[in-house]
Amino acid sequence: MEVQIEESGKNQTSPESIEADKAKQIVVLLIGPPGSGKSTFCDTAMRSSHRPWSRICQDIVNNGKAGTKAQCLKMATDSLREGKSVFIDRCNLDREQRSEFIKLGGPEFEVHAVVLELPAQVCISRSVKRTGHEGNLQGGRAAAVVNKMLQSKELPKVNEGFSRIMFCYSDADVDNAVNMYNKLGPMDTLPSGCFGEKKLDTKSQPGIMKFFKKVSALPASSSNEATNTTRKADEMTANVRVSPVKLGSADIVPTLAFPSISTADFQFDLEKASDIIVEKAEEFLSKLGTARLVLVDLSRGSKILSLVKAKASQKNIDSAKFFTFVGDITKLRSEGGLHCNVIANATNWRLKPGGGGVNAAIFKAAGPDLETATRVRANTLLPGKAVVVPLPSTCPLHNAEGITHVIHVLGPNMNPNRPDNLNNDYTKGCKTLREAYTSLFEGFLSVVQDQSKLPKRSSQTAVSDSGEDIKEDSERNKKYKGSQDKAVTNNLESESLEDTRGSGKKMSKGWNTWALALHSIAMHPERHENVVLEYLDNIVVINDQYPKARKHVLVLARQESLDGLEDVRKENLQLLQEMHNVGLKWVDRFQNEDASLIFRLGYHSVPSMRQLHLHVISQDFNSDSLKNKKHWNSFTTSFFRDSVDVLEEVNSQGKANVASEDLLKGELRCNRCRSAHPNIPKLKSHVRSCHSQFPDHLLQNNRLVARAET
DNA sequence: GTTCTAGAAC
DNA sequence: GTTCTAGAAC
Repeated sequence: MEVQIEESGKNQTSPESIEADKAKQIVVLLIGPPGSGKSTFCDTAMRSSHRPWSRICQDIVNNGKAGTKAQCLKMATDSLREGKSVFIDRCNLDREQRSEFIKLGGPEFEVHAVVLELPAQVCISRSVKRTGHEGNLQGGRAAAVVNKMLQSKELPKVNEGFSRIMFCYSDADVDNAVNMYNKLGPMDTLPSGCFGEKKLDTKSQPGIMKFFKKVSALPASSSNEATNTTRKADEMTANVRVSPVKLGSADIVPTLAFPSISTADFQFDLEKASDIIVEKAEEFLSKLGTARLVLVDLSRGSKILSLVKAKASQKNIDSAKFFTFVGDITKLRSEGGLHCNVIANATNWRLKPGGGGVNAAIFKAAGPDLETATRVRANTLLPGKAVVVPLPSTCPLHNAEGITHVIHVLGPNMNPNRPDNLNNDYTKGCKTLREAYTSLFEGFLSVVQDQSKLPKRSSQTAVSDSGEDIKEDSERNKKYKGSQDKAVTNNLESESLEDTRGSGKKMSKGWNTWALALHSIAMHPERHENVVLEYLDNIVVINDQYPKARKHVLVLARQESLDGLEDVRKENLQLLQEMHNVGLKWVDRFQNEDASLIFRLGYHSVPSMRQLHLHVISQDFNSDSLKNKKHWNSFTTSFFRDSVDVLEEVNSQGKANVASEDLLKGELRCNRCRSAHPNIPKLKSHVRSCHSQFPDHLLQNNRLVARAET
């Protein structure tokens, strides 16, 4: 990046603290015809903002007179160098007009677009009416100009290099967007992605909701069903006014960039490959939370990109979460402005550099570090398999591009001149390619989950080696001191931590570090965007990190000192009811996808993790994470307290009954027919095929939630 | 020899 | 909560 931030001469600060203090600057391209309100947007957003801004307006860039694009670029560069974020106030209606400004982005600067898509009539009439407009576009001529410009308009896409795009279709949307930028402090960032776009796409975009609090101001329970775009815009408006976005500057949307596997040198059929890519991407998006998948190809005219793009849009896949991108996979951030924390490498069976194509490029860009780190994990790879390799912080790809992991993946080979040629056997080929994408996406999922598990450090912590870093963190956590969560939250938390060690009714239970994760998510859902499905004022919904059934989510209470069922009292009744309702809403959502799923909602009598959480779990128990007797018995014996019963008990007797932990050690019985089984594998194999009716007790009182048969 | 569990460590 | 692994069970 050619632009450097100059510090004044008497600079005593260490490199670490420069890094920590430095705000991520933003280049915001306003996109809209004359009269769409770009200048007003900038003025309002900049008014008493805590972030230094510069407005670059082509109408006045030349000493108060209209200037050129080049002058705008120069002024933008200068402002960025001075540490300011910039608004590019010019029409920027087509891709070409925008491209040079997008190139300003890079490791230090991210580029956003705000699209002012107001009705043409509104823009024209504003242009016509106004007097004294800086560009002197007024009077009747304006109508013709605006119309002409709108004809050649091209809406921006993330793959042009924007990290964030926001579409505004109404004054309310504009107010929203203005407000967001106005409230943005020097150290804050806005979530990446595409927001508010009106398209054929009718899928909901749950990712949006969780960035905003105060959802209770909305007709909450139905919010994600049948989401139409007007609705989406309304939600954002309602929310942002109440509470501005505030995210740590370190947050980025976890993103996997991957090349098309097997379609280059391995000569796999493009049609078949594109079907598989889209199928697998769709399958994994639901598991990935807000994380994104990006198919990358070097060439603009790439056939595989256009096939995938067309098929994804046909299937209405959320284009903010899965999209295609033209660029060099080793330079996505520095050259393309797209920050991906994980990249996939279509490798060879030896996991060695060379062979040309993506594999050679990635090994070359990463330097010897990648080979060393790879050797630790594996020496060879079978077709269909993947291996996740963390990149050391010394690696150039980590430094310059922000890539923390490379996932090597080996696809099937259809090229007779390469090893393991499948001889055109596409039955086998497709199977292996599917397997390859599954392994790849699963690898990515594990990275995302791991990263969300690690507590984020406060910005003062300066450690060069990432390995040491983690060690230090866990040491610190062991001693219950210095974790960021505590530093930021109120005293309640540190008090209760102390309390766990002393005497008294609550203090009998000392929580291990691992048991605090839910509490941390409940108190700071915005720090855990990867796992959070939804959050409201007093409730957070997350995917269970180790689901014990096909669908398994947790509804967390966002209240201090409600650690588990034992703490629940009558004053919590309303909260319990809300948790139950939110749980039912998710059941409904899951049953919309698969009507055969049957759910139970309930609490563990004695939870392993701190923070009251309601399990919403499908009764198939079909999951690799269900591994032992405790897992099974905690959901299928009376240790599991149905939410409906808890509600009733709290209401009538002021607290809930809890069962003994001894139940967890009992024999393994089928949850349907109650037959006993000697071990977990045999039990699981029985459960897979048992279709008996559920026990009578569960059929009563809505303990089981099933779709009525039609 | 392999499968599976239980308990320690994290 | 999970992971790891020794040793029991088969």
